Amino acid sequence: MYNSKISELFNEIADMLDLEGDARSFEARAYRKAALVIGSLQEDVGDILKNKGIDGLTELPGVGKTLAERIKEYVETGKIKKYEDLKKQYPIDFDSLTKIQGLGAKRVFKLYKALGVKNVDDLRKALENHKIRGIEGFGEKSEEEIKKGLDFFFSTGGRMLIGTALPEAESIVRKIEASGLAQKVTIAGSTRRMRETVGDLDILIVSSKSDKMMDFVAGLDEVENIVVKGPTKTTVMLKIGLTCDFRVVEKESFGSALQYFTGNKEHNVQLRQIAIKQGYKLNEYGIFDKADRRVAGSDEKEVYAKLGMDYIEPEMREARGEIELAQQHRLPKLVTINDIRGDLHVHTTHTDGLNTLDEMVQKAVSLGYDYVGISDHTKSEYVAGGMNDKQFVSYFKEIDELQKRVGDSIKVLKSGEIDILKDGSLDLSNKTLEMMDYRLCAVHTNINMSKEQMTNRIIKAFESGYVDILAHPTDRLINERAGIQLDFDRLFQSAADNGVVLEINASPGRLDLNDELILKASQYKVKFIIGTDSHKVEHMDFMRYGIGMARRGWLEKKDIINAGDIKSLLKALNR
DNA sequence: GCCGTTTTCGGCCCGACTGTTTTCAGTCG
Repeated sequence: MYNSKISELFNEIADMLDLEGDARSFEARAYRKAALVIGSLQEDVGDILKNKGIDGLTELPGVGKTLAERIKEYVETGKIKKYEDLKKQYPIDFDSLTKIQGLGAKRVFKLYKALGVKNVDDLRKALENHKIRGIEGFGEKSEEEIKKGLDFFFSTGGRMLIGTALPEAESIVRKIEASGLAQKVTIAGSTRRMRETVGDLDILIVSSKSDKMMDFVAGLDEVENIVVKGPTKTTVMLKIGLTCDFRVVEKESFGSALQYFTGNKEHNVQLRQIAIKQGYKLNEYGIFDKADRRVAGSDEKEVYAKLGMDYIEPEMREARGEIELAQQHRLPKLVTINDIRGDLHVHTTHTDGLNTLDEMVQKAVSLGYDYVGISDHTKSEYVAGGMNDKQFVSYFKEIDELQKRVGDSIKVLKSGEIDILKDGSLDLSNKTLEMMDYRLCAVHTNINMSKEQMTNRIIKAFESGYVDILAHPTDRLINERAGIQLDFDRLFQSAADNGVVLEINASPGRLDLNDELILKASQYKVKFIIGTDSHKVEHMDFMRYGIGMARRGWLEKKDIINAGDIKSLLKALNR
């Protein structure tokens, strides 16, 4: 697992190169770009190196011969000489210090030269003694700003789940709409792209009363304090511990501004480069020709069209090849939430759910679903009240009775979330498994096995012929647990060979598989389901997060079996 | 240091806001 460390080292190298003068700023940029690419890569660079050698590394965008060598050097020796050399000259913890709002490499270096600040502890002491305000280029305000940044640095734990961020953003949008000050309001940024976690919120507003609008957002109940406030841009810290940027633009610029603030950054950089090649300038105000006339801008689709490409859905804008596909008019037609016909991962009070079978089924009816699959835990999950074979039999009887009561309004499918045990066997008898409409299986225990053992364990279960769906394949919990070790190539190949469908678990804390693994699994021609893993009725609304992940993984309706009617669903499950 | 629909050399995205400036550097996204 080298990605995060190498990304960190490359960023620090970039920080130090920035201090070497303008001549090296492009070199610094190259390191930063590579750091970004490597940092957001699912596959480990160590594995890439092992499997494909140095050529596998240079295939990564932004990684050329030199940086590939540096990665190899780190994987093999645990060190990068260039980094060590620079570090002798700049013995400073840039990684932490530059994370503090308002501090970049240059100001950090000034603090080091003037006060010997090497890390956040030194910085805190310097702040306590009010030493910062005297340094050239720093004043009282800077000192306060840095203090606030430092407090925030110690108080937050990184990025927030989309499941928390999106509802917050939607609530703010509703308030702005109700204010009557805005003609248009929309969510942009990584929230619009449905990333699994977001670092801040971006809200774009069209308003003819820009000043009043900025006052309004600065005064929202959700706001803890104001970070910056100008006539068109305001940044606030929200009480939930997330910063939020508000931008006001003219309606002529709405499309290009939405495009720009949706990102991601690399996608935008590529778009601007394409604009330049075509003789245009692209910024958040529009596309401008040589005579500085706006040729597009009010509509986002128009911006893409003007650059000679099809409209790219926000979830795909990650600079993963979508721009090339858009230019060739070969983009996939992404699945939408309206395509979903049922939910196959639902718990009830029979195990650790908080709502009854009836209540969960009624919720499915209210969502307009054609079918719902009930999948409570098996006995190995004793903390969740998992059931044994006998209990499952009476559970199925209850489902039959319920089906009679609800009639044709919905089809209720019998299943279970069956533990794949340590030895690869399943937690129920074959007889019980055969009574199910489909079998949703998952790893919950002994999660610390080696990559090879864990992969063998799951493949053995696949080969039993009783696994229809592998639920939350990596068993990760975002921001809490990394997940089990797996050889994904072998796993996905085996899923394809054995007709096992992979779950995209829509629970916001899981989102498993995530976008990168979906893209990887797709290469093996596997099918997917999106399941909410609901433990109460409200959880069934999590489907949209799973849809977000599926769309980020470029999936179409045909790839997702619960986007099909009951007939095609059962056909896909019964091999 | 990367990269190629003008290229193996010579470019490299672009603008808002702030503080401390006296015209701009630094930071951020």
